[in-house]
Parts: sequence; C-alpha cells; structure tokens
Amino acid sequence: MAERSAKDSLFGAFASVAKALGNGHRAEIVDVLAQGERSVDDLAGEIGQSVANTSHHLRVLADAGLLQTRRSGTRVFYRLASDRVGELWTALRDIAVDHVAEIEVLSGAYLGDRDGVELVTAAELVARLETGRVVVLDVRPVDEYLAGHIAGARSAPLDALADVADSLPRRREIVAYCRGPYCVYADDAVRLLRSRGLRARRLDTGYPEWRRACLPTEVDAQPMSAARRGR
Amino acid sequence: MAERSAKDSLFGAFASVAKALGNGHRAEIVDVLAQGERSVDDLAGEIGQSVANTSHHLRVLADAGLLQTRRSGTRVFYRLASDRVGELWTALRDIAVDHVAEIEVLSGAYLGDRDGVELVTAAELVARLETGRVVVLDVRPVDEYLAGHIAGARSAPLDALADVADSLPRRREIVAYCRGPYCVYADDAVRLLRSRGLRARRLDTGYPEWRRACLPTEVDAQPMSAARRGR
DNA sequence: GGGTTGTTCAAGTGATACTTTGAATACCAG
DNA sequence: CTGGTATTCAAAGTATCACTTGAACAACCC
Repeated sequence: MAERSAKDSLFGAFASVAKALGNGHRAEIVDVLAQGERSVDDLAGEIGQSVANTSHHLRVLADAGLLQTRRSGTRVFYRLASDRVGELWTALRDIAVDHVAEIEVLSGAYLGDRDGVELVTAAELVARLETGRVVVLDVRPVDEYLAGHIAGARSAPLDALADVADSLPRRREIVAYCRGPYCVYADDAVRLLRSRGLRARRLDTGYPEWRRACLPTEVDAQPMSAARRGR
Repeated sequence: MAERSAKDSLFGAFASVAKALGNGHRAEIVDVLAQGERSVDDLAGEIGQSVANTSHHLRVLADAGLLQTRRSGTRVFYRLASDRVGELWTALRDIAVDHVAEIEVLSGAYLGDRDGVELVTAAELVARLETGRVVVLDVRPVDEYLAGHIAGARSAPLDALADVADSLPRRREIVAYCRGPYCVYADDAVRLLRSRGLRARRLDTGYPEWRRACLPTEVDAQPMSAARRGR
C-alpha cells in the first residue's frame, strides 16, 4: 500500500542524518566543532585531510542539517547547527563506549597508557570549586579558552604548560581539562604535572559537556579576529 | 604519525554506530523496538520486509551494540540494548525534524491530513490527569498496552475503538496516544472519535517518551506468553 | 519425525563512498 | 583592477560496500 512507501521515505529521511555521522572523519569534524566554529582550513588541519576533501565532508554534514556556516571575508566558518547536535554526538559516543567492545582497545591505543592519569567527575569538580581548594587548568589552545571556559579556570595551553607549572601551588590539587574525554591534551598535561611532583588529575569529560550541563562558565570577550589570529 | 591513524580508528568506531542507524529499515526497527521486545517474525511484518532481510538488518544493529537478544523456544526476541539507545533514536529523530526541511513534507505524506487532530503535550496531560478531568486511551495493540502504559490509561486498540467509543463520556475530554509522534494510530483514533462528536486530541509524543521521562506508568502483569499470543 | 522459527550463505543487482586533481569562484588588500 | 588567499565545484579514479532474495541449514517444540 501507499502508506508503506510513505513510511519508508520518512524513516529514510530520519536515517539520512545518521548516515551523515557515519564516517570517521565527519565524526571528528563534529567533535572539533563542539568546541566552537572553525574555518575549513583549520578543520582540514585538525582531521589531517586535504582542504578539498574536508570541504566535501562539511557539505555532507551541512546537507544533513547538522552544520551552519558564516562567511567572514575570504573565510567560511562552520559551526554545529545547534547545541542539540552536540548532545546527539555525545550520546552517540557514550553509547558506542558502552556497547562496542572494540572501543576500549582503540581508545587505549589512542590515549596511550592512562596509568597515573586519575579522573575527576564534573560533579566532584563543582563541589571542590565551591570550597575553593582547587586550581583548574584549561589546556586547550588559547583561542578556545577565550571563546569560553570553565568559570575560574586559568589558560595553560600544552606548549606553555611547562612554564606555567612552576607558578602552580605545590600543595593544592590541580584539575586539567580539554576538549572532551577523547582528547589527549589533558592526559598529557596531567602526566607532565605529575612528573614534576604536582597533584594533578583530569576532568573525565570536556568543555562542551560542561557548558551544556549549564555549569558555570566564563567568556573572555575579545574581538573575534584577534582571537582567531592565534591559530 | 601513528597518533593520526589511532585517532582515525577510534572515531571510525564511533561512526560505526551511526552507520548502523543510517538505513531507513533499521531506523524503523529501532522505532518499533522502543515499544518493547519483538520476535524477528513480528518485526518483519512491522517493517514490511522478508524474514531473511529483517534478520540481516537485526544483525547489523546487534553488531553495532544497539540490540540484544533473548531466545524463548523457537523464537528469538530482540530488544534495545538499553534505554539510552531509545534516547539516541529520539534525539536523532528530533534533530532531523528541526534541521531537515524535507521531513515536513514526508511526514505530511505519511500522517495524512492533520487538520482536526489537535495535539496535547505531555506536560499538559500530566496537569489534566491530576485534576482528573480526562480520559486517556492507549490505542496501540493490546500486548503493547499490557507490557506497559500510561498510568490510568484504558486500552482501546484501533480495531476495537468503534465499540469502545460508545461507552466514552461525551462531555469529558479524551486524549489518545500510541507509539510515538510518527505513528498513525492516535491520529486515526482522534479522527474516528471526533467524527462521533467526542472531544478528542492526541498526545504529541508516545509511550516510550512518556516512560523515559519518568512520568507515571503501569504494567498489567500477565504471563509473557499470553501477552505475546495476542499478536 | 514433523512443524515452526531464525540464521546463514551465495549470488545478483546496483550503487555509493571517498579521495584527488585541477579549475572556478569569492573576497580582500593595495 | 590585479594579485593573493580561501573555499567550492566538477570530474575522474578507485574501491568497495549495501541491499535483497531464495534456498539450505539449524534450533527448538510437541
């Protein structure tokens, strides 16, 4: 009957959104864009692909309604179409972790040995922030920090961390965070800090999850052009 | 560097879950399984495909970790691996509705003319249930009602609705609900009831969303075999 | 054993997905 | 308006995968 084909078309359209996310490079793109908007060039660098190929994948995602664009001079900035897209990506990732056995192996291969990298949950960090006995470090690139960070966090990008480390209190606990649970920045930071005898742990998620949970954040207002120039 | 390929593999694994949902028939399967477990045979009927093909799609979903199985005699029952899979499906569907223009047309083609089918939100229904001035009808097949339904709802499967209609109060408002926003049962029910002069509207979502929102539900305990026999 | 229900396999059919290349377009600065 | 930068487009190459079917096989019940 005609109902059947109408239903098939409708569910095919629902599935098309999933299909757009069904590619590793595109998943990486969404993961990066959860931090904030990026130019095609930036994204190509992040995912290690040619600009042309990146542009192609961006089009696939945009056609599925997951991304929106903004032109600024010669550059085109892509961003997630809404916060809900970020939530969808997080949900997908979490379900993959829970139900795909293979992921444990792969994340181990990517993140490296996590011995000595202890985790802190967002709830625990909130509690510690209230009592004040913790230093929070944002170890992402500076422009991501400027675009928004955990309230009270200090910027300490990985390449500047060695310098910052000397000025950190040796008694107080340090919590580093970065882009998300599958970002190596915070792991690297914790290893470096601990090798210097500091008490460091990492947040188990990242900035996007923190913000979407409506936990306290700050934005360091700066002209966008200046912020971008840093990359 | 090696990190790149490790990262690609990891995100490829995340994407594999999305890939499993990236097919219309499989999306329909997940939508049906959000109601509760089903045998392969049942599912094949629901999605209008051969048993062999249905079994194939079920395997794809199960391999991606989205489904689990239970054997009972000669039958194999599939179910969602967890509630979170249902949430993922709902999130995907909602984002598709928000961001894919095409869907409006397709859902119109499937659901038919919705003139005269007014919607009630879950929040509004909760409020009305508290004041007691509403009759809630579950118009899904009986066994789905038995497996769990909105607290206080009365079972009125579509094929029996004509009989039930006569016994409904003519002054009180009637709210029908079914499997979800893209299920035609409740729409059909509302049209039938209104054609008889009753004041009927439909819930804008369905039973799975109601249950996951932790709103009040009831289960009519019955031997599973008896419940299943009905199909 | 005979009947029911599911899974697997092989095969057919068709097409899609990804990447690269080179050219084209859009915009800015001077 | 010209040259430089950033992005998109179109086409071609490469590879392979996806979906469906029909028949054989397996698991189970009575």
